[in-house]
Amino acid sequence: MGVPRQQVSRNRQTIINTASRAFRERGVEAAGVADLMKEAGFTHGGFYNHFPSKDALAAETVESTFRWAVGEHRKLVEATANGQPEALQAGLNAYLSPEGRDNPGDECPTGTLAVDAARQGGAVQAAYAKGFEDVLRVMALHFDPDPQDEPAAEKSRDDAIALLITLVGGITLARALGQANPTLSERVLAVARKRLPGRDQPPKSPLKKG
Amino acid sequence: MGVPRQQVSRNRQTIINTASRAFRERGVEAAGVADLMKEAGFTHGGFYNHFPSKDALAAETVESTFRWAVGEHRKLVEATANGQPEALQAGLNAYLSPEGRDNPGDECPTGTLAVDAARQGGAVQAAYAKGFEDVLRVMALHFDPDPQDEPAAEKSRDDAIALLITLVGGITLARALGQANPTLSERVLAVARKRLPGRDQPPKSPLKKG
DNA sequence: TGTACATCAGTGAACGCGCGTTCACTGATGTAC
DNA sequence: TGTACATCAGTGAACGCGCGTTCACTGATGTAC
Repeated sequence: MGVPRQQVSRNRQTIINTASRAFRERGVEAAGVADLMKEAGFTHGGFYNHFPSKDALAAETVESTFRWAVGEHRKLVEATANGQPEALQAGLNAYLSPEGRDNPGDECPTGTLAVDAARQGGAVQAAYAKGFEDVLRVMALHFDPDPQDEPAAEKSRDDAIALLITLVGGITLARALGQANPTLSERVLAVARKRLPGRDQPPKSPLKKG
Repeated sequence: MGVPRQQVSRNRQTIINTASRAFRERGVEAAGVADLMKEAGFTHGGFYNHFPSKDALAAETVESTFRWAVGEHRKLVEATANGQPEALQAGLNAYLSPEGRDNPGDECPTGTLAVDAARQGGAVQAAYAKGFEDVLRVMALHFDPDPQDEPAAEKSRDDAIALLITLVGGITLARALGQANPTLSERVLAVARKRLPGRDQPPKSPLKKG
């Protein structure tokens, strides 16, 4: 077989990880199979030993990227609840910063992959929707870690949705303006940071003013 | 020349209008020159009699689409200030509705073209940034039609930015979830509508609860 | 444990296809006299 | 006003190129005995 089983699955994961960055940076369509394989250190013919199609890779990559992101979010939410009250706020501020804006390949896919999900549809959109639900669940825990009834659960969920709307809207606009009007782009980030739902809110929300 | 001058400029505008819809619906990359010309009723060879490149068409189309959108926004803002207090709120609610979500070709380009601006860069991004500034200016008029000093002007501008963040974040996420999780998609729209900046706000903001 | 053989990840060249762009050609229009 | 001619928007075929995908081939690995 030429390549040990263990190495094969490592290589497969390398392709997914490479695609994960490339898709977030350039978009699913703009990142070609040959490019991805080259970046991952292979010739492009071998791609189809691992995946039946580019679409299948895209769907699995979206899944994989959200799995990572949800883990990161969980860490922040748990740290915030357990003695590091600034943890989540700091993470969100970093996301809504020029660094976060200019490094989409390192950041949460909720923003970057939204348009790809909308335009690609099918398995990619399904993976995005599942990932988004997972992100939502984790963020809702932050607003209410133990909702006592259905209305309370819905409220925390809506709070999480509002938070994600602001994050995605802010980062999307900041990236759209990035090169052409850097000043306005940073103003958008500043407004988004300042108006993050959860700020200036009473009891239930442990989010601190930063 | 085969075609009267007047018809030539009409044809040119037809191409731009066709591109405007197609770019908002499918994205700039996904809408090919041959497709556009066919949809506009021409063979694709003639494209280069009107535009030096697809990129030039894209930039001009972004410009043209924002010109239209800014006019629409101005109408709403003026109507709201002059005896139709629900006008803008109704417009925003329509944008953040399933109909608005499913008809990006009819809607404001601030959301649809943001990712194209970010990924295409160059002239397209420049045109987007200019259009965005114009939209911002009109929306700021709504929050404070006649700011008395610089801080007041900045405040109304930031209010407008916050409004656009919510609109773009809401519509982007709703479109990303559209087919895969319609229920969640509509929930996102509902939360965005409910939390639009300007709602539940004191004096300066004429936005009404809807 | 050693040998013979089937497997299949990776290679590198090739496939058809659609992309943005170019080009020779056309003929009604606009212009010059 | 009428005639001769240059212009150039639109046509339709073609260009090179990069895309996703296919394929014959390879050789170390995993398996069967």
